[in-house]
Amino acid sequence: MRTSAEENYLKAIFSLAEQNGKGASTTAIAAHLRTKASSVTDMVKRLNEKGLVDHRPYYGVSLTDTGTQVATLIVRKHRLWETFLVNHLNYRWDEVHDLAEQLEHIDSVDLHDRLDKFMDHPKFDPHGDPIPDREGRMVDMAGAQPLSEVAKDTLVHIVGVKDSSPAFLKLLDGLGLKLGTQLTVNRRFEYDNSVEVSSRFRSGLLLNEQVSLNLTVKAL
Amino acid sequence: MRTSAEENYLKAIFSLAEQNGKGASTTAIAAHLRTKASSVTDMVKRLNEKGLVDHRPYYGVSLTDTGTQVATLIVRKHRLWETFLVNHLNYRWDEVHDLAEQLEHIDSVDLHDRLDKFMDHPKFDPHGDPIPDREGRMVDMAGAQPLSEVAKDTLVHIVGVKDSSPAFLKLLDGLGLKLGTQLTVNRRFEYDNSVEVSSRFRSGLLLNEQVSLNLTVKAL
DNA sequence: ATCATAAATTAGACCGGTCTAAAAATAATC
DNA sequence: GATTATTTTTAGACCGGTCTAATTTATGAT
Repeated sequence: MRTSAEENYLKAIFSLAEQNGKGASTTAIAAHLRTKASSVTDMVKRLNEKGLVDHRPYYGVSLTDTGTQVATLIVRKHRLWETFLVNHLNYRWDEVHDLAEQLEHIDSVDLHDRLDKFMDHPKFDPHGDPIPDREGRMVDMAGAQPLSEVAKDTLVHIVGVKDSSPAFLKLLDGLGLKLGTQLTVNRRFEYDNSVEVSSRFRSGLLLNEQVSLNLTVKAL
Repeated sequence: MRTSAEENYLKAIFSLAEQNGKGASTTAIAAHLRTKASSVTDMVKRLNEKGLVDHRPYYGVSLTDTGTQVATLIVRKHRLWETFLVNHLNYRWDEVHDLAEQLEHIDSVDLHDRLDKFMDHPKFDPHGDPIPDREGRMVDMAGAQPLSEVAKDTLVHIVGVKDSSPAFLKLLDGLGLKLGTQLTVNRRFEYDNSVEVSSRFRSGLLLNEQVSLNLTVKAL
């Protein structure tokens, strides 16, 4: 039996590893889960005993193969539910995260396979993140990069958001930016790393570094 | 914050009260939840402190008004999910109970209102049980009675099952009996309280008392 | 190399929920 | 009414998960 708490740790370690490449530090995990480092140490010990993580004290935590597999299937569930909530229950993309955090712990592979089929095997969730299939495979995001790294005058379109917080998503909504929106970088300002972009509907839109780092785009 | 364990106790007390009319005994609750009487005593004490149940030691446990309200909304969630699983994910009616037991603890009134709307406000779940609306109201089942009480030569149709266990439901499937099936009681045998019924597709079907007690029907 | 600082771990406590074993209260039987 | 059987409650333990406080380990600055 796996508990929700364990699953949340696995997911946190998974997503920290995805970002940093390296093993996740105790403090990083604690920050990510809004918990205390001592709690992390405890839980990591348990997960290690279950063969789900490797842990070299003071060096970091990483998922084992089975740990990665488990984490990927939780991510699958999370993204399937987000997709369902947005596409079928008319939630907005900034409303679904917390609900999906609950739903992702439902223990049934079959249910999620059926949900997947019901939605016709969607490849991406509402934030542009790829949905792993039942074997954990997902489309690779080669060619995707943060808007902050796009060269001047390149035509791109938005394929994802790195930050799925309601605040960020509402900001994008307010600027008329959503998945699929086509953008061109007009100018880049060294002063604060802000960029000026134009879309079909709006030109001369100034985006600060925080925004451009969190917008994932792909050349067209 | 309410926990899943608390919710399961409330639901158990609710359904025991529904059957027996009276307050639920400690042992009955324990049996229903496959737990121990001492655990029930503990939990009942906590629920009482939260104002969800009344408890006269050695006399029984009953839900307060707020307790009833909470329990009803859990039942609502359970039945909405069962309906969704059967009607949209193609589950059979004997497969959905355990999944719904998990899903009913999802904490969001809004999600369930949307699910309700998505399905066009169904009035009954796949077992014929009425689905409470967001205010806890449900259609009353006046006129419904167990098949065991139906007089000879009365035309009735199946509107529900009292026992939703997979075993019983599979038995019904095997006999070609489902919600809506029209039946007439041909004969009643005093020896073992079995009844012989006829449907459009099958005549002279002998049902034992256990079955006829658990089949809810309504005159036509 | 030493010392201060930061990160990680351990020790010990608490809470919710469960259990077993024992005690207390009620009901049933003679 | 006294005794037995049953139900319920209490007492005490354990587990998973969390916390604070104290300790240990590693790192960075001088």
